[in-house]
Amino acid sequence: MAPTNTSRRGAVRPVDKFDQRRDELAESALTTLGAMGYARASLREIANNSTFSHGVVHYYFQDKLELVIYSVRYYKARCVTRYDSVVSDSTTADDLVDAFAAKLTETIREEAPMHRLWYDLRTQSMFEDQLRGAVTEIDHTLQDMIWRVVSRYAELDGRPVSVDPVVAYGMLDGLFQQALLGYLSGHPTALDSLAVRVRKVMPLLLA
Amino acid sequence: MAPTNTSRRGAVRPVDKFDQRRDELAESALTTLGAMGYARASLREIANNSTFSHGVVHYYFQDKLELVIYSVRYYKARCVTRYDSVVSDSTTADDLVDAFAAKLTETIREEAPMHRLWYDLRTQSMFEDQLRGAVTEIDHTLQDMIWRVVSRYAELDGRPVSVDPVVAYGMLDGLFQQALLGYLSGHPTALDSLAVRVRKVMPLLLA
DNA sequence: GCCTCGGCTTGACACTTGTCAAGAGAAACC
DNA sequence: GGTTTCTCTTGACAAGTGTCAAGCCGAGGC
Repeated sequence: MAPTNTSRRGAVRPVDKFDQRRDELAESALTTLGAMGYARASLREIANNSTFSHGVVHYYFQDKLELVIYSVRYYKARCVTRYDSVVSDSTTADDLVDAFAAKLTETIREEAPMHRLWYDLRTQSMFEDQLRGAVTEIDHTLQDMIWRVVSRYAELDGRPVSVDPVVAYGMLDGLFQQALLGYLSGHPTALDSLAVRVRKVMPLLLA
Repeated sequence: MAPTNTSRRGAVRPVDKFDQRRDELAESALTTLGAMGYARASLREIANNSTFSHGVVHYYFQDKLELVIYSVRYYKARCVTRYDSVVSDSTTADDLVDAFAAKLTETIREEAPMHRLWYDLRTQSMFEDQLRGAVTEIDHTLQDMIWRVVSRYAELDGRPVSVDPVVAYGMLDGLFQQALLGYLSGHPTALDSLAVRVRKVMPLLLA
């Protein structure tokens, strides 16, 4: 039997061997989910991309959904700090916009599968109630992340922001999604276009 | 055997009995796809929501993908004219924005399942190449639809638009998607918030 | 009446899916 | 050393999938 499930580890053992295995599985799950999408990524395929066999998933997770949610949370937790350096290192408003645009395009180039997985899950949450909680929570942390950038930008520019955090996030997320789709479709200028558009749009957010 | 497939109807019969059945099936498919999403909507379930049996799908369509693409095209073809009255009937810039915002919220209220299906397919096209062609094409017609609204808005206001069609569509689509998710999550103020936000954002698009 | 043929249903196929029970192997503990 | 506990593998299950072949049924032509 697995350690009692919701309350982690029932044993005295090295504190988080259990959590460590969960993270290991999450890593493999992310690879597979990012490659195939939520619907097509089977537990067997996920296990194939790990050092374990397919049965082990139910030892560490109650079901597929718990694994998926755990994995995405695991990933997004690392990523909400992605633009912190943009906020802390920029000394002028223009610098900040450039650094922000550069980071946006960089993360598409380097982690496109993870981003499409995120959009996949967010869209699936429109159909499956069970996903909604985790999605909403992650969406908020992303919104906060964007808001830190935008409000720092306003600070450096000396003008107040003219939109609320929701609008700022919604607009930029729309552009990001567009660029991601273009990039995955093999459109070569998608990333450069995104950078240009972000530079164009950011000033519109200030009063 | 079905009439030769890509070139429609091989018989002398009432010209488009064949196409009529395809549309009938598309209608049922849209109901099911909007309720369950692309991945979970099986052909048997789609046929159950129609007057036919599950085998008939392969009589009128080559495979599931062809049915899905046909269905979404069928739906979106009716819907790209949704805002035409906004463009033609508004006499002032403010009127136009109000009418636009009203239509946006109305279509979420009345056709939320269709919209989430669209976002589902667009996201799936990030994973499945076969979907990409149809998605790209529909996306462009939606972009044009939005552009007609925005450029008429600029005309009425007497100021030029300061962003290109892609940016205008990307931004507004981001807000729309956000509102749709909020609405489906049961957040009661999602639609009113969208209207407020659209009224706030539209002026930002003008120079 | 008989035959043909388009339209549709039925039933089956091969396969994949999430899930779980049974048990092997090793480590931990007395 | 023996026993218990943890970790993991194997193999099976029932359910569901897209697909398609075989055949039923009724209308039209002769």
